[in-house]
Amino acid sequence: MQNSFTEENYLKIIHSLSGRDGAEVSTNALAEGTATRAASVTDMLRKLADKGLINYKKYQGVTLTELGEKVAIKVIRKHRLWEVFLVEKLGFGWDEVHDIAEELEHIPSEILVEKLDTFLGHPRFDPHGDPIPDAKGNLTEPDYLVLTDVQLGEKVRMMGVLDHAPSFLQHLDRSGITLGSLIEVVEINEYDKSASVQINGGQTLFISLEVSKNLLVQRR
Amino acid sequence: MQNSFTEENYLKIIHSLSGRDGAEVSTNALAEGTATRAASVTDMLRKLADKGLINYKKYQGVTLTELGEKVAIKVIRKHRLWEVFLVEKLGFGWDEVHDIAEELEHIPSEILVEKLDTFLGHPRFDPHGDPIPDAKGNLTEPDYLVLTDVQLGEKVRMMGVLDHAPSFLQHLDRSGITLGSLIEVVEINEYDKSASVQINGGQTLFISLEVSKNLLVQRR
DNA sequence: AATAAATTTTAGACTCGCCTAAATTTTATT
DNA sequence: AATAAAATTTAGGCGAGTCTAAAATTTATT
Ligand SMILES: [Mn+2]
Ligand SMILES: [Mn+2]
Ligand SMILES: [Mn+2]
Ligand SMILES: [Mn+2]
Repeated sequence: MQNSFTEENYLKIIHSLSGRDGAEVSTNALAEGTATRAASVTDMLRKLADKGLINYKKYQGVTLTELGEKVAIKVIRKHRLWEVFLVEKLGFGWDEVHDIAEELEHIPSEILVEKLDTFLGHPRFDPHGDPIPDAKGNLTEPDYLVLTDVQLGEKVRMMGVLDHAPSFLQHLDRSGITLGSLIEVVEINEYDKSASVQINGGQTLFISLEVSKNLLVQRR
Repeated sequence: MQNSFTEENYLKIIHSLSGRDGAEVSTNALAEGTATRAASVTDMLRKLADKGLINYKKYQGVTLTELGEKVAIKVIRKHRLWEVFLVEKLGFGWDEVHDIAEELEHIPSEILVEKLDTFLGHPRFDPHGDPIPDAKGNLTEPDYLVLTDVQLGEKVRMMGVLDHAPSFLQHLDRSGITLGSLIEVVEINEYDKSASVQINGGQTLFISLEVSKNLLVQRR
């Protein structure tokens, strides 16, 4: 039995909202994430539960079953591989690929995914720094920290983003911050938690808390 | 207003059944082509007519409007470009790509198509020899002939296939006939119209009428 | 603990694409 | 021209996925 686009999208969102600890996801959170009404979410949850893809008890929120997790990770793998394709091969910007990948991720065909993966050289990360699950379904989230957790004077490397919105990514582009950039925190303003950072040992840049909260970085 | 997968598939099939002369297509032919019932076709025809994509008068059959033709050709362009991608870049066989392209052809995004086209080097023909419409929507069908129309002793070049079924394409693979092969008709059996042909000046091959009817070739 | 607020589910309805069975229209045959 | 056959449309219905409004349940506040 095949899963529909809609079902796959639900599974992906449950996975993402559930976090690494597999916490329960609320109906309202899903309504928000799928841009539908809570009543529609409830309908879909009953269906996903019937298919054995989620654990669902009324009013209790949901978690993915083993099967649901497997399906979700497959979709995520496809999404991120297609994003790599779009950026690396077709020359799209990292701010342009999300919506297109949102469609491509639902193309069935295991062979297609594996051939694409090979064609791309088995990339480990997508253009936003997100890890790509391997063919067996293993997904290991590297434990990056958010830039707000970095102390004054520390040097870190930019590894990913939490916000994938084009506007945010374009803002980073204009600021000259890309994946791999070296970031040194040279000043933190106590009042609004804004900061000054030096990028790649060169230009110094002013960064708002909003931006800091969405930058994933790695120490050393 | 966007067109659904289903609507796009109908337009594509109408285009194909309508032929180069834009002849009327019957409800039953469409039921056959879409693997649905005639009643369902009628429903869809009313919708496509309301959207201005087809000319439809009850009991009279349908033709594409200018707009419908434009949309159909866009889908065909995408289908064929994706097929080129699958064969040229991912290493699929020409017998494996149709169903996947049938899905990929519905991914929206004009930019995607154009970037894909550029990436592929603006191919003129797909892996089955079918012409790829250009970005402006011009589609020129080369006038090939079917192998059954070739006289004894003539040498022709294999340019395409009418049947796209994997089983037929695999049969050609086993026979050593590919796009561009030189075919010389060395014998025609009057009784069943089967033929013997010489491929690329080498191996001589026995070919049934069924095969001949599905091979597109070009003189000289 | 009682009440208010927030969350979630149920009830009933809608569109889309499809179905079967019956009615209508066109085309072919006598 | 009448009748039979084939093609097409209409009528009525179904599942998927969505909606609004109302009811039920859980959580927060008094
Ligand atoms: Mn999606
Ligand atoms: Mn991404
Ligand atoms: Mn299709
Ligand atoms: Mn083709």
